[in-house]
Amino acid sequence: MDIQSVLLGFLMRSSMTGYDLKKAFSISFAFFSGLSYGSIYPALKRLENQGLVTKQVEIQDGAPNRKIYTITEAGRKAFLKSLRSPLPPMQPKNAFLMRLFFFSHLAPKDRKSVAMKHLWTVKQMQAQLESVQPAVAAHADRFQYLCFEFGLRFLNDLVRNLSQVIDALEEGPPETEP
Amino acid sequence: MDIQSVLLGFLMRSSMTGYDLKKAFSISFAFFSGLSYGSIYPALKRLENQGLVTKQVEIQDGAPNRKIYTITEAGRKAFLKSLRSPLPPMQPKNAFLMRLFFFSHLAPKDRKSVAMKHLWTVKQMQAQLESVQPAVAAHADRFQYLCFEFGLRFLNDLVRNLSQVIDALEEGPPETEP
DNA sequence: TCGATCATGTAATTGGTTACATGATTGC
DNA sequence: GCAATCATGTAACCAATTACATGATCGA
Repeated sequence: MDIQSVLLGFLMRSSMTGYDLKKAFSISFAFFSGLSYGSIYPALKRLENQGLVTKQVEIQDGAPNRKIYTITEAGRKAFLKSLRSPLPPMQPKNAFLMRLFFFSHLAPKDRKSVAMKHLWTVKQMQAQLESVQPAVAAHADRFQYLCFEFGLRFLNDLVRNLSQVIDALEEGPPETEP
Repeated sequence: MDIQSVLLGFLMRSSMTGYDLKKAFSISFAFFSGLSYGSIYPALKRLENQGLVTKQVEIQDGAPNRKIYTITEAGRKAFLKSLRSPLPPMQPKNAFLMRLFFFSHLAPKDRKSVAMKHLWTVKQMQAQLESVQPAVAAHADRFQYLCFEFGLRFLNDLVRNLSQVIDALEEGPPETEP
C-alpha cells in the first residue's frame, strides 16, 4: 500500500491537516513503518491534483495557515479499490540474517555479542509494544486491535527464533582456547 | 549492512566478477533481499576508489572483458568492522498489516479474501524455501544453514500468526445477511 | 528561558530499480 | 532457430529521508 492510499485511509474517518496525518500515522504505525513530512505534503498535493481530496484553508495568525484535507467520492472509491488490490510480493528484509550469513569470519565471542545485542533490541521493541496496550485497547477498532496482536505475536516468535539461533551458536564445535 | 559490505563479504572467500557476485547474492539471499546490476557495478567502482578491492581485467573476445575483483587487506578490515558494527534499528515493514488496519471499510468477504490470498503467498514462499533445502545443505556453511533454518521458522511462525488473524476475522460479530 | 507543540513546505541526498545498449556462445 | 548464459555498463526514474527555512504560543 502506497503512501497516498494510507493517507486516504485516515481521511476516510475524518478530515485532517498534513500535520494531523503525520501524528495519526506515527501513533498507529510506529511499530511497522514510518512517514515524514517530506513525503506527506507532496503526496497530499498529488491527491489534490487527482481530485481524490479537497482542501479548505483556515487562515491563522502566528502559524502557517492550516490546510484541512477532505476525501472526495472519487477518493473513497480509489481507496477501497487499493484496499482490495493484490498485495505486492513481500520480501522480509532482515539485516541480522545478512550478518549471520557471514558469521564464519567472526570470532565466536563476537558472534555471540552481535546476536545477543540484536535479541536485546527486539526484546526492547516487544516491551515497548506491550506498554502501549492500554492506549490501543482504548482507541483501536476491532481490526486495528488485530494488528496490535499480530505485532505482539510477531515479536514473540522473533525472540524465540533468535534464541534458537543463539543456542545453536553456543552448541558450535568448541574452538581451541588459548 | 549496506551493499558494499555484502560484496566484500562474498569477496572474502574468493575473487569474482560483478556478474558472479550477482549470482552468488541471488542464490544466497533470494529469500530476504535482492540486488540488481544497476547497484552492483557502481558499488564495485566505489569500492575500488576506496582501495577496498583491486581489479584485474581479463581480455575476452566475444563478450565484454571480465573484471575480476579481489579484496585488499583494507577491504578485509573494513568488512570485519562492518560485521561487528551495531545493527540499525529494524522496522518490520508489513504491507498486509496496513491493509488489516483499514479492514473496517471492507465487506467481510473481501476481508477474508485479502487475508487468505496473503496467507497463500506466504505458504508459497514456504514451499519454495523448503524445496531449496538440499542445495543449501550441500553448499552452505554452518552459519548459512542457520540462516536457512531461521527463514523456515520465520515463515512457519508467520503462517501461524496469519491463521490466527483469519480465525479472528471469522469469529467477528455476524453481520446482517441480506 | 528553554523546549515542546503547532504548522507548512522545499532542496539535497540516498539508495535503490528498470530499461536500454551490446553481442558472442552454447544447448535444446 | 530460439532461449539462456555470459558480461559489462549507463541513464532515467522512483520513493523516500534528512536537513533546511520560518515563526508564534504555551507550559515548566
